[in-house]
Amino acid sequence: MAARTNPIPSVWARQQREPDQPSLSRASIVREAITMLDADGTEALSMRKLATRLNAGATSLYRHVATKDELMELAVDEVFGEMALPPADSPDWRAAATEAAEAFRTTALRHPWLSSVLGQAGLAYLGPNLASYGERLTAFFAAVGFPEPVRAIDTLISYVVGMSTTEAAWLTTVARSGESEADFIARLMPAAQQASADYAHLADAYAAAAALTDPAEVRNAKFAYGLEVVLDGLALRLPR
Amino acid sequence: MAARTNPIPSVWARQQREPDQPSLSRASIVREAITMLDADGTEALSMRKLATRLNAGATSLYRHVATKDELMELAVDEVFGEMALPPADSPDWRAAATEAAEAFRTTALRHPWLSSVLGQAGLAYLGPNLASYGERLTAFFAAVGFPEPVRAIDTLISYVVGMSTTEAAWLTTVARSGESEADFIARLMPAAQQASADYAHLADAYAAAAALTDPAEVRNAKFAYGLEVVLDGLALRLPR
DNA sequence: CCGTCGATGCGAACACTGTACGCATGGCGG
DNA sequence: CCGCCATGCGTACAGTGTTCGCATCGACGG
Repeated sequence: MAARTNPIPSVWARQQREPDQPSLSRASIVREAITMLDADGTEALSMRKLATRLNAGATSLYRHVATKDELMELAVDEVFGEMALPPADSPDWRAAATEAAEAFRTTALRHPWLSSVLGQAGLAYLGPNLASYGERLTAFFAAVGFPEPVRAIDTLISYVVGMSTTEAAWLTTVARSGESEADFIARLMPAAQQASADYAHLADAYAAAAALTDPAEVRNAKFAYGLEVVLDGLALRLPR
Repeated sequence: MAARTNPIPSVWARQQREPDQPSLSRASIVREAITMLDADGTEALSMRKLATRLNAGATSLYRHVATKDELMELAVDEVFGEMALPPADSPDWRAAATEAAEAFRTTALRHPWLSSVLGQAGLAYLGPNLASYGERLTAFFAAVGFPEPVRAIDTLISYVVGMSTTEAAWLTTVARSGESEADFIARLMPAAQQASADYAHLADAYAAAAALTDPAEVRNAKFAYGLEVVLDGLALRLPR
């Protein structure tokens, strides 16, 4: 197709309406912000860097987004759109609830900045995805037969948020070190054992942890254990 | 005592070794940082403002603290020193655990920045207070008879952290509005109800929430409910 | 008593941040 | 064809964390 390499100014050379990005839009901004956040964390996202990624001037973003905080809220809501939820009429409610909890966890770990943003902004202003998420979750717990579905949800979500938050923070620290999780643990071990030298139970716990091999598996098991605990407690609230 | 108001340069005027602050020290820096954080939140704390509060130059702080992140870690550990824990030989383990959970919650709400910092930094490097806290907690759960005390702790703490995080974030948003919690809710209600217009269960939930009067009491009850759930689940893991 | 040394404080500077303002531009409705 | 309005953006400002090199000062050894 290309016969010449020299750019000859002509009507043909001037590409007609083929912008590098389909211009700027709130959706594209949020999308790119999320990929940047996923890659390098909260503090690596600046309006200027985001803008250059979008082939735009720094302040152009403010035509579509009022403020950086608002952008964060939009990103959070966007991520809530990713979280799968079981249908309200699932036959096995425990399996379904487990699925929902695990889906939350995996998205929270895929976007490790989520937890810290939640801790700062909270969920006061609910965007469309968050609203839909809450609705479906409530419908599910109500259908299961919980007399106080909202209470049950708050309990379960609190557990999942708490566990995912610490886990995400941990994984972030690991990622910043540039090492693999196992290597990082190995390097951390001496310090931890020395710090817990005077504490019998802690030392035991660290010794036991040192024996384990696959850290990811350990985290999975920890999450599963707590989840079972919470579900057991909830099951007692089911009528009959 | 004061006979003259004019400052006459003399040996007597020159106060001998009476510094406005007992010079600068890591402890005093951390302490002042915490009060600033408590008062105005994470983003209101800057090294310069902190320094002026201590009658010091901005960069003097770096003689005692390597970096702002390290300062944050120190602040977190300091706060963990505030959290009360029941003795390991408490007769009623549920009452004791409830006490511990509530102590955590109240400190987390007294320092609303704690949760968001935990979400960013995690608890990788454990300071002395955190280590002691972990030790005593483990000792307690082991004494109660849990076969896997660390697992039990992780579950309970995850729930408490999750609930406190959302609660702290909410209270922060309320505080930023300058209104009372009840007023803020009242002003938020129309938006929330409109946002949940298409969602039957959510609308119900908001309607029910609107009927309640004392928001703090509602939060207390919510926390207590989930805590009972978790403790019920844990009780099933106790032998016999 | 003097000299030196280490610890401590700090002013200036750098690279960045979020954001307000005002001007250019260009496509569209009248 | 005119005018308008939405969109983009260059500049600027106040502030941030942190580095560097210099000043100061108390303690201590000779």
